[in-house]
Amino acid sequence: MASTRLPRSYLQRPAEIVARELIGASLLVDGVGGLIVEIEAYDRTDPASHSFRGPTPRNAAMFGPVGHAYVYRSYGVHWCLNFVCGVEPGGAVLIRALEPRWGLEIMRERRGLEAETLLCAGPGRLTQALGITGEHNSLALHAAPFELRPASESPPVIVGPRIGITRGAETPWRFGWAESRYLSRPFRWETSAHKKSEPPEGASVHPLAARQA
DNA sequence: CCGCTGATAATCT
DNA sequence: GATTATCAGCGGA
Repeated sequence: MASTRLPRSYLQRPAEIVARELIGASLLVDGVGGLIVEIEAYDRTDPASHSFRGPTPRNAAMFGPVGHAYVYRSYGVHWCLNFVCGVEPGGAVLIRALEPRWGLEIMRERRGLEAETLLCAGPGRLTQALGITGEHNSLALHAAPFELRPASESPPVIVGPRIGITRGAETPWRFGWAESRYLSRPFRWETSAHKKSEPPEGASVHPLAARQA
């Protein structure tokens, strides 16, 4: 597989722009990985962000150079992977789901025999499948074991509020590949047309995403 | 398909 | 002492 590497300057833009454009990009760790189908954006001005209250030992990588990883432990159990990005310090995008593509057997071993749709459908699941731990925190994304390649084409992107947060819950900074079977959770108004939920203010759906019976 | 609950420990107040 | 950028398992529709 010939590799077009993602330029680091790609990440030197506002986190919500980076997040949207990384849908469809490829992420590999030691050759194991897939296509990014779901991402959330966070930045220093955002009450939901780990960087909101300034630097601490845990979030130090968020205030380090753009283009490095920020890996943290979630609920004492799971690892979560972010790409440090943004114009100002304190920005990052949380990788929430991949479409598994390379190293499927290794992923199944690490996760236990399981349906392909669940291998990387969630921030904690994908780090387990790719073998990401705290040892990857602050490592550069432009060198081994990471490999990051831009999307070859722009997929239909759907937008919505972020998952599992209390503060800043209305901000529509969750981005997904609209037709993907590999999301951590569906985007609400995408699945239940007869439910009473409408897209939140400011949220938008790519034309191709507006289908579903 | 959808929603609820317990587990579990680092982090910060 | 409270909160948490989650997950698997279970039960109900």
